Amino acid sequence: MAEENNTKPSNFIRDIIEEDIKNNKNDGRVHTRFPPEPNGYLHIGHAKAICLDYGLAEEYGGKYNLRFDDTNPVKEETHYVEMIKKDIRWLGFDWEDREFYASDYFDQLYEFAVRLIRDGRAYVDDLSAEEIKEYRGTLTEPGKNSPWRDRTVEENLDLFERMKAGEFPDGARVLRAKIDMASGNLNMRDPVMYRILHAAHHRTGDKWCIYPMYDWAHGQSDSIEGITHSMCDISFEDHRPLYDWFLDQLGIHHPQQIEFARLNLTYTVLSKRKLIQLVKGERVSGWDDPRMPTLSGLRRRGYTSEAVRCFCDRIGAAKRESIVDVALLEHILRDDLNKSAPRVMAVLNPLKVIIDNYPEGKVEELEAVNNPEDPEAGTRKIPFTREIYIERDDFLEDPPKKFFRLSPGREVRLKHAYFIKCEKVVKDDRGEIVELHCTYDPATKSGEATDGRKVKGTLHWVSAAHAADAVVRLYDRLFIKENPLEDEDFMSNLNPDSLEILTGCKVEPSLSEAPVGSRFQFLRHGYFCVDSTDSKPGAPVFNRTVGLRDSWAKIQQG
RNA sequence: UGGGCGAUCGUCCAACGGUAGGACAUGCGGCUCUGGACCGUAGAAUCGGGGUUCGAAUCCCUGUCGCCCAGCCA
Repeated sequence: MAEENNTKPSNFIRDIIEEDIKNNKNDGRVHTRFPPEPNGYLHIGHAKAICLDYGLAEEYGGKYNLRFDDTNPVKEETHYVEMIKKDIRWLGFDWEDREFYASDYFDQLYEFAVRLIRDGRAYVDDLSAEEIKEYRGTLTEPGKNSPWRDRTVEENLDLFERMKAGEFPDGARVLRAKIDMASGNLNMRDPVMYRILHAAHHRTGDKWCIYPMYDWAHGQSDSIEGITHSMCDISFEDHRPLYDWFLDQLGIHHPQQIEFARLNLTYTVLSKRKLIQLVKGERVSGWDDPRMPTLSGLRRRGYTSEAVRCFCDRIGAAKRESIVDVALLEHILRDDLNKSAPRVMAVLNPLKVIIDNYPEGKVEELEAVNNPEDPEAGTRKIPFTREIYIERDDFLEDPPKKFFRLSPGREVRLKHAYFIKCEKVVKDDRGEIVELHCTYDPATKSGEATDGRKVKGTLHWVSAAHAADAVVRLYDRLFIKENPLEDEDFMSNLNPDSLEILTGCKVEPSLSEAPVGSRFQFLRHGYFCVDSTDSKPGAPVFNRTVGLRDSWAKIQQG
């Protein structure tokens, strides 16, 4: 698609991989993984991670795995794994048969833990959660050793076994790594490896009542799968010493963890915790609300996966925190849609126009180009009659300077049809314009005047008798501030006008049966797609994906 | 006197001791049967201070600013 010259910018991760290949590290293999927790939907920030994980593997002829990080049964659901898989497939990635779950490794992880206990590197702690917190110390003061830290290997083995057997209630004991309670890195102050959780797991059912913590599960899972480069976001940077420690203690294959900055986008929030608040608080219609930055939301909004991927390539990868201008995403989207979306005419806010000198009852089938950017797209016929609808905004009784559209006495072109001139304005009792009377020039058929005279404006229109009714939903940014998080209560920055629903819109007749998900450019408006859940044949619902660039709007503002 | 990370146009990313470059955004012009697309053009940056070097965004020292970490979440 759009990708200008398909030379992706270099980045520090690519540098590391190339260096590793050069040094024949891991026998020159590149094997990555994307490790989502099935506790929510994927958003465009995840797309960045996926494109990095999977894109880099593809680029260097390697493999990539999908691994669900399902170590916390109380938050995770099968529904989320299905949706996550759907979204990744939509992006166009195929993990083949390498679909794994951290829970696949629970037995192995348990074995590893026993090994660490035997080596005197892990112990069962009876301290309560609150006590562990107290013993941990603070950011500036060292922690204290737990009184249970020096239990014998035998006692630890026995207790750990009984933890697994379900002898103790939730929270009674944990297994901790024995590292250094005085470390400046809090992650190294004897981190918890296992906690007791008598909860059913979406895959392992009731088999386990102890569950591994992220730090304990993640690196070992990477190792088991033979991962070479394990990318994650920078918040895990100070977990890397622990990641390395576990692997070194065990003496098993040691992948390299590499951290990059997560994506931030202007006028939106990208954190599962915040997004779930929007969903649960019913500020949006669901995870796939077209205003959501989730992949399912973007898809329903009409985004193409190509545009999302191209965006991820274009923003690059670095370690510094940043906020990408959503205008870049929209630019890439338009660029893609401009080449592929068929043009059609849709009148969102109709104003009736009667062409007085056009024969009553006559119907002309005019030829219209489907996509000027794509000759292959061909042409179609559209009906023209005496009564048509134009956009209310395209008429002004008292036009300002630079207004090129219709006004009394002025002539404009009807796209693909004739020049018309406004002769009379009809108003109701309240002074509201109800209809316009115009005349047309038969010598301007298909939009060109034989005498060479020019018009400044070209309007879109639909034949009143033939038009189909449609509902059109105009979406705008979800938040009013570039950075909605700059205020304590980000919800207060929600854009009250993020959705405007228009009914009684008039569209070309063929659009009435347009298939769900199909995308169009509504001439002079923007790109729209048929909504996947609310649209019905004969009663179409269109979502505005993104508007056209609007220089007229800029002139008006300035 | 806890630990870690980061700082380049308004924004995002490059430049790996050798002319600071691209994209988005913005301004101006052109073209146009979409006030779209397209074409052209302009302005716009190396956090501060020292040092090394023929030469520093890059190496060294120092300062400043920003972010992350005290879940039995990931």
